[in-house]
Amino acid sequence: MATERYNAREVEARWQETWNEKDVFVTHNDDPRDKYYVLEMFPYPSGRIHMGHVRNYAMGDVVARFKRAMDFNVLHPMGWDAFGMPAENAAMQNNVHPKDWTYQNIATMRDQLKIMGLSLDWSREFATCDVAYYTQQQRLFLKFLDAGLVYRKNAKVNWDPVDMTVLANEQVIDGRGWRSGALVEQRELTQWFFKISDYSEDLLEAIDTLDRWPDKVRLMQKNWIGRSEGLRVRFEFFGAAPTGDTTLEIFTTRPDTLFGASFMGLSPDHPISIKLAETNPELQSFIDECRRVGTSEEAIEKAEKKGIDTGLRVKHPLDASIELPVYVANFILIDYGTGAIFACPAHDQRDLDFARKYGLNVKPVVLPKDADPATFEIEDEAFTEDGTIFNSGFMNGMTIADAKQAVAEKLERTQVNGQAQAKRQVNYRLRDWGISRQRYWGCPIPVIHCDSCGVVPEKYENLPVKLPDDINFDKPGNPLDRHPTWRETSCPNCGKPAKRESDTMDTFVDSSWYFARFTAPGCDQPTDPDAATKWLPVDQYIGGIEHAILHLLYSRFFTRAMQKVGAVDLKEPFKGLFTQGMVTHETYKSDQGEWLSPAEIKINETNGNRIAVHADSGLPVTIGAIEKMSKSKKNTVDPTDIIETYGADTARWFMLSDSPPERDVIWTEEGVQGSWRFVQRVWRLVNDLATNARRHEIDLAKSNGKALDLRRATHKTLDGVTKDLEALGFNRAVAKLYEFTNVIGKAAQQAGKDQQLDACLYEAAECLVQMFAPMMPHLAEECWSVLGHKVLVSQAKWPSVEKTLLIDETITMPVQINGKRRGEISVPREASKEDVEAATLQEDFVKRALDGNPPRKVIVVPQRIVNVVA
RNA sequence: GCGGACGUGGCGAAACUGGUAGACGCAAGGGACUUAAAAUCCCUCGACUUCGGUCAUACGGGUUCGAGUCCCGUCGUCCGCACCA
Repeated sequence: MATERYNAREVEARWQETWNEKDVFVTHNDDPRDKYYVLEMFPYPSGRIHMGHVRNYAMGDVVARFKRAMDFNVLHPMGWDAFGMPAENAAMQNNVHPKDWTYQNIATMRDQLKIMGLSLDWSREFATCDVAYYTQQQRLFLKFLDAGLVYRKNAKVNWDPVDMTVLANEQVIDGRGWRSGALVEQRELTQWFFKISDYSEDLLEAIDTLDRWPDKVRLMQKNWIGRSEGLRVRFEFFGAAPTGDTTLEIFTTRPDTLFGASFMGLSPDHPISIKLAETNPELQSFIDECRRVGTSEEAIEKAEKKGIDTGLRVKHPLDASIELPVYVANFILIDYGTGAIFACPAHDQRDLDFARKYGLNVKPVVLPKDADPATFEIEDEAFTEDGTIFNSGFMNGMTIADAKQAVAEKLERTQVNGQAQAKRQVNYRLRDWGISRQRYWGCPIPVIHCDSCGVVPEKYENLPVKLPDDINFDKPGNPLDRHPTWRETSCPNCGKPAKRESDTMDTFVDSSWYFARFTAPGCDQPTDPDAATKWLPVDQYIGGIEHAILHLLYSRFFTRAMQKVGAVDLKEPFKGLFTQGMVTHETYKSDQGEWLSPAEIKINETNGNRIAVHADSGLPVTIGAIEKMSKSKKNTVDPTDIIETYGADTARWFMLSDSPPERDVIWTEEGVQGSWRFVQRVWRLVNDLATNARRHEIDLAKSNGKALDLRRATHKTLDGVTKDLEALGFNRAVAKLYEFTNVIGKAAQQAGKDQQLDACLYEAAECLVQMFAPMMPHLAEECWSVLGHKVLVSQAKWPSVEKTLLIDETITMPVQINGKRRGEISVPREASKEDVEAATLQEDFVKRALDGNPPRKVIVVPQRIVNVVA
């Protein structure tokens, strides 16, 4: 009875239609069952979905379908992170409106997602560029403003003087604008900020409550917030600085190394640096040079350490006879501490590099354990580890921690100009969140600039502040800024003519609350507090590791801010977090050095050597490294092509196989084909059993022999797969299902001969189908129907494990002699340690190893292992 | 530069809290079926070996009856760094 080949395209379309017709995945807020909210990070509508999306959404869909089978009321929505720069770039390059470009991309990508067969509630879909969405975001902004969580201050941006536009850090390449190639300058602009720093301590402390987050993400967030306890110390100038200051205030976390101070460092943006530069052209040009490095911390810290002596001198706070020079240095960040430091080159690498360059003093004050104080010297590497303080007067012999205490106490009591010389301070690396963007395609900031009243929030009843459609990108700069009429409005306060703010919000704002919006997507307020309370927090959030810090931290802040204004009633938005790895692929280069796509090449394998040639020309091709799929390296595979050839189930199955989900996965053609073969094999097997095994009204519990063995395998697999899916161990679940399919395949050779075995085969087949249903839902529906079910497998309850079948009466224990495996014994499961030991010593291979001597020791780990020490 | 992770056969990997290293899949080789091919099915598959074993989880040490797993150090690869999303 030849079963027809499984036709994925036809079958998948048919079941998708059925799900759609029956509204199988539409979720109701009034469903009384326990809720489960699973969410994958929503995509940016870049044009087409890529394999990374397939992997991300396949994982989320497995969770959604699995939890649904566990009888939860599952919320599994989808939307679009639709504002952002690529739409404006497309507008400039292809003369297409950002709005049209975005909505067209959404339409394409929605279709692509739909053919993946994801169990999404599409009725809740929205895009962040929908007026309805950003209206509510503007409302939230105003509420935050009322609550004191928003303010304005000056901040630096990268400025392209040729394109007359603000550049993102990624648009600055080696200090030049990506399009114009012009040297980038820094400009100060007045910008809007969210006061995330109000929550520094809370955001840090609450990390410990996020026990279903990966440890590495929690650690990264802790380091990002960067709490440090230190000392603010005021150093007295000899004379005064040109700003009139008589002291220079610095922040340090290493006051214990104060006796190792060699010089003072000012940020190029420090007020004293700027004042001095007015009369010092050399310093001015140095500051200008620093500003061309860009605003990213990476660029600043990677640059060679450089500086200029200001000529100013300060007194050492612990020894007035020591005079320290004050430098302006390029590695000091204005945003951290006070923008000024004291440098101890012996115990800080940056300070050491600087001191070596300018021939400054290097005096070690922390002595490593076992080092000789008479000969210990610093060479090219600063000593930053633990040790004992020396060369430091009253602190000599102390530990670092004690010295920090001692110096803080002393300086707190010392007076300089009537103030304490130092005070203890907790400092955070976390800075307030600047949200102003000088761009068109974003959520307009709903404020108005009035000549009389200043900056005035727009009235709630006047929302939304809509983006105008009649704009163009034929000139550089922000189209909102130069729109003929859009900025003109009247002051909500005094009614006089006034101008709208033309900055729009950072797109991270859009993605900081979308998860709350999904709980009541049509609400005429940002959230429906009842719905939000019912659904939040998100039980399982899944997305890329690249969002480990910013997006997740901003969302955590936003949730607190929303709680403050009454929009939600919780602090932490994501109870469970999973960060999946990337999809990678080999890269190929022609002999001309051009990147080639996998579709353009052919691979021949001879004697294990893989040789690539150009598919058309036959010219040689170099096989390069395996890298993250990216358009620039052309090593991408289009999910639509794969799905057309093999079907969505095969693509999903392959994305979940092999690699652990948190690790990168390599896309290979052979791997997909392996998945495809499995789909066909399951299809044949299920059809075979549906025809030959038949269901029988028989008590399965009376099974014995082969039938019992099969039942044991069924329930052990069910138990294992259930646990694996619970823990998101998709690759382990897949391996178990392969193994189980092999077991059923063997047992199926006896189908039709024995009713008891047939009944167990039927049970096995049904369990198999249900277990892979979350991963390959279309194939599962088709198989489920072939097995005679009228209800959808998507709506069936997860089968329950018979615990008694998980326990074997006899177990095999490996026997080690001196820690090396030498054989094994079979013992009853409940055998005592003594019985196991006795049985072990009876074995010939043990007797031979002992050579007539008694064992020195026998270690029995029940149900695990026996180790005989000879 | 700072911060974070990862490293096991030809390849992707498995191994629950320290207890049989390599399950499962891919690739490869051999065989069956076929006029042939595809598909399918069966077998082999870490290295060395005097066939007793020996060596193997990036490398070098350590703890332990026992280490892929714990500790110290080294090397390599990848990710994030606040205006990409």
